[in-house]
Amino acid sequence: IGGMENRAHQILCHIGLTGEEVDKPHNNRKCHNNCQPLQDIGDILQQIITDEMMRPRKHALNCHRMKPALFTEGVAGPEKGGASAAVVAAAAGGTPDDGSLEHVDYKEKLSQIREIYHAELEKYEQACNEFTSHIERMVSIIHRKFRAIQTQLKQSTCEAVMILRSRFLDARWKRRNFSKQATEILNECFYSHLANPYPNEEVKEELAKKCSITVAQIANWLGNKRIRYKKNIAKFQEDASLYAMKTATSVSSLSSQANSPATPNSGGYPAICTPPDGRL
DNA sequence: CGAGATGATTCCGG
DNA sequence: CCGGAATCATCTCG
Repeated sequence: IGGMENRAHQILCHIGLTGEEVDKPHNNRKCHNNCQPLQDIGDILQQIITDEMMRPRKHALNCHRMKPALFTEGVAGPEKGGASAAVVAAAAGGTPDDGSLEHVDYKEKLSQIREIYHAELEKYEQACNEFTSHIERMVSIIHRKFRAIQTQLKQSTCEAVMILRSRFLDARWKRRNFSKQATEILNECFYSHLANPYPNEEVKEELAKKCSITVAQIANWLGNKRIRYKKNIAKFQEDASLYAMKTATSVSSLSSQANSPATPNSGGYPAICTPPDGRL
């Protein structure tokens, strides 16, 4: 990656994106050492063209009508013959058929320039490829990182929601005592059937409706009541007598009211008054 | 605040 | 699956 970054830096140096001043040659020297091969191309080319006679003609060459053609195909074109050679020859100030192409020194320098051009072009292309692939890799790394962060975020959010939900769904965490009325009904029911405090499903449903709680809660209450009563009968003796009396009065009032044939066993326990397994 | 009361859950045996 | 027993977590009351 380090080498890659250097290469990338090199490119950026050359195209002036590093923030450093790269316009002037002497400023280029301040650039990273790796920039040298690219910066010095002008110097190299200048060294090749040492002929003092060429210097005064540089301006004329730059303004030459054939320069665009030379720029597009002259340098990169084939070594010999064809239109390109003719263009180069024209640009050099000669005519296509005046025999100047035979000049050995010219041909040598031209091929030198072309070699350098191609070498530099290749370097640029390679550096460009390395740079873009480096960027692509960086982007994919960033994408991966972001995906990982997203996944982690999702997971932690899900966990938080699950915890919240379980806490709210678990009745233990928001336990409320039943209303006085509900407790009253349940106690009456329990103590009036102390001999067999095991109501069937139908009765449980009715109790649940009366107490505005669920059948499961009725079952919980009865289960808790049975075990706690059994554990300390003495403690509940007062309640037992109290509710027994209440029930007796209500039953007596009921029986004195009318001997209605409807639901003779309503609200009570099954006729069989023995515990399910005889354990009580 | 702490002890006891209370509703819910869990584990286990039948 | 139901109920007993133990236990948990919260509520209530002094």
